Amino acid sequence: MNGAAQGAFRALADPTRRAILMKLSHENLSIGTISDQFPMTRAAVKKHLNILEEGGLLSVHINGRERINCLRPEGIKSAFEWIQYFDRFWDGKLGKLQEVVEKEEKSNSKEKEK
Amino acid sequence: MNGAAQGAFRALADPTRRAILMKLSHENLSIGTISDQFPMTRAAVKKHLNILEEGGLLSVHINGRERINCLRPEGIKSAFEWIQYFDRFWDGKLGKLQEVVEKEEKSNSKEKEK
DNA sequence: TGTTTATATGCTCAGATGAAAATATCAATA
DNA sequence: TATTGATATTTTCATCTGAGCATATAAACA
Repeated sequence: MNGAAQGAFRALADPTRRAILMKLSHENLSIGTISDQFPMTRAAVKKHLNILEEGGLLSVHINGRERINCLRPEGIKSAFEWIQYFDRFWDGKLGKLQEVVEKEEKSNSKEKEK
Repeated sequence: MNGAAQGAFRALADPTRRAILMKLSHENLSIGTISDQFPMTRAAVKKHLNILEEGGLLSVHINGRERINCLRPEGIKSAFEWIQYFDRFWDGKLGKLQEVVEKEEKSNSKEKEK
């Protein structure tokens, strides 16, 4: 669970790759169509697609001489689930973080616990 | 909105940094305490902390000669929200992706629609 | 039919460039 | 002195390009 997320997070770190994922969320595209929309060579785009594929974020469907790149939502979900762990800090469910912080800071000079 | 996510995604790409965030979700820690738990030097941990701070994922609260590193959930949320766009593909809300893919592949040799 | 020839599409490799990760060492601060 | 920050340096990794090669389709010719 944790290991699978690494490939996804690595893939998501690059803005070009995130833009590719956005495009693929609208329609499945060949590498030629994709590379036309980015200011870089096909080879560079291909490397991004490889990293996305290694991360499990897209799959390739071969059709004749065309290779159609398709979004693989499950791969993105693995990163989503990792981040989701922190949603306890957003909705006020466990929003005492700030208090704890400030309490620590002020009481730290008084006493040292544990 | 999109620009802010870059710093967060960059920070989340490294497993050490994600582990640090996990530790900070339990308690606020100084760099000394953190670096004791990782097989690298304090300087290396410090750089990770800097990147986390640049990405807005943690904040530093100075307390005497100690600097307490605190989780900043809002920073993580920016990445979360970007990924959340794709949740339409998980819950079956718009889960026709697979169909479209396969239909494309097979009907591509027959006809070209839109 | 069958076989070239051309074109479109895409992959892979070697290499240049720059960024990131980690270390060792020195400086700053309470 | 103890804790932390900052800098210079090395090593590793990421990104991108250019050139060359491979394959599928389509057209041209026997």
